[in-house]
Amino acid sequence: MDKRTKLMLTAKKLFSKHGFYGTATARIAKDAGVSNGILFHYFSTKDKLIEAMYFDVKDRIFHYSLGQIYKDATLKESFYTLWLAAVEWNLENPEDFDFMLQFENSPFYSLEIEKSHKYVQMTMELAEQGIEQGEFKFVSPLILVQVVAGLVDTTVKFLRQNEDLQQDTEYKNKLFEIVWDAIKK
Amino acid sequence: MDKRTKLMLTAKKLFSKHGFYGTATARIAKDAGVSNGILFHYFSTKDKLIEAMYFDVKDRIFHYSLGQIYKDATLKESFYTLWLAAVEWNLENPEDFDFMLQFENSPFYSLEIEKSHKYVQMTMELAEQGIEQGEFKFVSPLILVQVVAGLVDTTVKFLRQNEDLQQDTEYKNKLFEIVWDAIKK
DNA sequence: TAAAAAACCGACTAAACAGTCAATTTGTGT
DNA sequence: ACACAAATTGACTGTTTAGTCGGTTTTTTA
Repeated sequence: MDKRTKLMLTAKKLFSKHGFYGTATARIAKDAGVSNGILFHYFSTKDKLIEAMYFDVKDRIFHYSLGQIYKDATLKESFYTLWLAAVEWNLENPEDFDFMLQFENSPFYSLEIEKSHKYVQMTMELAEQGIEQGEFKFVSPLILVQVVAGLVDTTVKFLRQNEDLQQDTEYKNKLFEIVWDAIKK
Repeated sequence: MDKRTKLMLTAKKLFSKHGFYGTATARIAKDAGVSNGILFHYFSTKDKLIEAMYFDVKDRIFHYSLGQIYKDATLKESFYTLWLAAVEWNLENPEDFDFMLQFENSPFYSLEIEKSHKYVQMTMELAEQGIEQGEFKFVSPLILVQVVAGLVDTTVKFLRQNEDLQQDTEYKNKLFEIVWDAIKK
């Protein structure tokens, strides 16, 4: 594995456990088994490393989710697929999840960054569709997207505390009803 | 104002803008106009200061919300009142809101801390009531509480980006429908 | 195969950091 | 007026920090 990737993997592990500033760059390099200098060769500052990691995670979850949806799905099916994909991906990648939670609730984060990503753009389009078709509540499409994203986080946090429910498809369907009822007219 | 309070107010301002570790204790003391040593007289460590601030905010929002609810309210009215109180309080106290977001999504935070507070205990009881009466979805009361709390955050973030909607009672009622539909059976 | 470029090392630095402490002021009860 | 406790100061310390840099190895290219 190339050292850039190794650094990001190690950083993710440490950031999710000790927070951004609780994790020293020297510690990241040491745990990754590379030299101190190479970190700053690939990421000019610590903040740049954090930002790069954010876009990396967003990319990976986006491609995973994209692979799950299928043509000719109804709006509800699409949202179900996307919601479930996000929940399961986050459950399987707890360090990415914790990292993202910290990042998205830190002063680093802004609406500009959020909107810049394809993931949000795609779900925004879906939301607009649903509103036009009269299937969704007549509110800003942005808040519908943010509601779903927020409920993904809530669901993941909850399922992490209740491991026995993670395989319970029926219960997860119930949890999706929360999401669907929230946005549907 | 006593210096302990002044320290917490200044810390809140700095934490919300620069994050926990992006804010030096010396800077807090300096901006508060007190000596460095007095910070550690009142709060033995930086982490203790952060924790004290968390409980302080939770207390204040709890007492504010408590003052808003009234006897003989239906379950829906109670939830509406609590939701609106939380949304408006957070809009009026943006620094508290940003601080809490950071804290609750940091490695400091745990379910134990969350459950320890009266605010969560009270809403848990309301949720249990709603489930027993068959008015809420038949899921864990904890996730209903977490759903509502999560949607408060989502709503506040959204309304901060759309200041013109903050006074629009009709729009806010629409936003509450999202919350209510999410939890009601 | 030589030369240029990119990856890589680790010792180093200057600044920043959380927390300490001996000394001083302020407040309180008698 | 006195004594005692609590509040307050700010200089100080040892450690940790992000980031640099001169030099070395590896890879690419022509």
